[in-house]
Amino acid sequence: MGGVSGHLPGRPPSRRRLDSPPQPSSRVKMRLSRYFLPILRETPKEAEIVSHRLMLRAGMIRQEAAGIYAWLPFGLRALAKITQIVREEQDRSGALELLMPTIQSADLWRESGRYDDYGKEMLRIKDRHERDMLFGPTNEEMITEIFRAYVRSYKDLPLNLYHIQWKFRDEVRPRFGVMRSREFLMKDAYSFDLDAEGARHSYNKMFVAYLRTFSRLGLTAIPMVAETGPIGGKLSHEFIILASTGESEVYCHKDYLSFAPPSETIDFDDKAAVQAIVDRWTSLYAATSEKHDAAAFAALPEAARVSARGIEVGHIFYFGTKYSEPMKALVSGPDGKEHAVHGGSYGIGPTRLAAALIEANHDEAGMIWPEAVAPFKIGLANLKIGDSATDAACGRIYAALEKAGVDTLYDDRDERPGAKFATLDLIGLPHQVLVGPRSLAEGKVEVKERRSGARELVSVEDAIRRFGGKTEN
RNA sequence: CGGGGCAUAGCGCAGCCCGGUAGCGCGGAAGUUUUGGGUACUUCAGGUCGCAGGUUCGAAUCCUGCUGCCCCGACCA
Repeated sequence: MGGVSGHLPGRPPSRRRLDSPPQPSSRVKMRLSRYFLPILRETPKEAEIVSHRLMLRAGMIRQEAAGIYAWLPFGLRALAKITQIVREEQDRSGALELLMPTIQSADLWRESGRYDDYGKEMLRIKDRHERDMLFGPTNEEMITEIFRAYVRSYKDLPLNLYHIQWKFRDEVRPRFGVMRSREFLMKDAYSFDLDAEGARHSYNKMFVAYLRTFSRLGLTAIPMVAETGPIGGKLSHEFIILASTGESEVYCHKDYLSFAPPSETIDFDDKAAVQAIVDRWTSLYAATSEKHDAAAFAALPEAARVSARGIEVGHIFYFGTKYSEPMKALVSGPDGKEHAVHGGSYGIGPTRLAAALIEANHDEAGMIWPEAVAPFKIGLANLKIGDSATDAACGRIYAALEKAGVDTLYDDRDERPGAKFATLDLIGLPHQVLVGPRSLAEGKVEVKERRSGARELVSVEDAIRRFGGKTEN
């Protein structure tokens, strides 16, 4: 896309995460005694589903109003890990990040006709001059406005712009914590192509990027044919992860569960290769209850039928000229005529994903973060603060991991061992290093894997090496 | 948006029916104790009883209105 002029000086294209919310701390280590992790021992009564309960208990989120949450430091770290993976895979597919505002002018929505169509889910507000404004529930109008302001030629296509921003939908009944909140973080990408064929490729690229994204997050997400809803359009898939606490009934072929995700080396410009991946991932039966075809499902071999509950974590649409026609987003084609561009939009909800990840990864004791999104990789617990041997061993491990850049949370609180075990299990860091006088008497510390519960006694040096640190001698 | 419920200390709750100026557990602070799976005990701090009216000598308690939140359903990333 070289035709658009106007580079901002001194502001190189950035993949830095600080440019859009959330803004995570860059710290890789933390002493729990200086951290803000307001653990609740009892479960707040309003929390119905496990992810909501655990997020409140672990001090990740704080409800400020119905369906509106503050993200506390530990929660924000998880959210930041999620958005970073989403961002990297969007970038890899060729999409470009920008950032649009949360507040929009009603006039924009009058152009597309959706100001009247959207209904009460849209939060309408007035500014001091009595102008009609709104808190954006989505950004098709705005991105179309930006596009049409600059892009005139098919030579600047295809183009895919995305942002990661807060949205607001005034749900009648928000529930399940951040799983279905009114304010929520959303990655939404918008593609622009000269024609339907090009748009199909843009759609396919996002399809593949989504498979990679969810796979990297440690989730098995299955694309299912979906209703297009108020966004409108013709082609649409929901990406659903299976979880026993999922909100909706889903049906799919068992083989989807063992499909390998697209490779990191996929060439997104190779139309045939990208199409082949999409074809493969849409070749078998998969549908939510709304689109379920009982007869087709029954035709599958019994052993291949998976009937489960699922959580929607992504949704992609191709909607053609739905916005470009009324909003006059036109480009000159090679034929010299003006064409309304073909568009698509592609959403992933990181805040919802945080909850979905917990739904899919927890046990009785608490959460179990997958490595890729764990707020910290290691939980280091000093079981007897003030003991010179444990203090020294923890100090060595902590310093070595810090030096190696391994995200480490060091529980240096003056608490009983039991409280530390319970806290570490609750917050679900993938690895625990437990340092107490008993094992240290034999020169060992205990390494515990949170997911399996497997424990192992190893030397301090081995513990450091195991997690990528270097020992000093 | 229909139906139901709740609002008392940071969290979970009792007290309300039958009005008399607020209590328990957890958590917090101080201390003793304990030292590998949320130890036990002692002391302390902490509440305009959601808000506004009304009834009454007196309201957390009875009445009216409002607000907030939760649950079921319909709806939805």
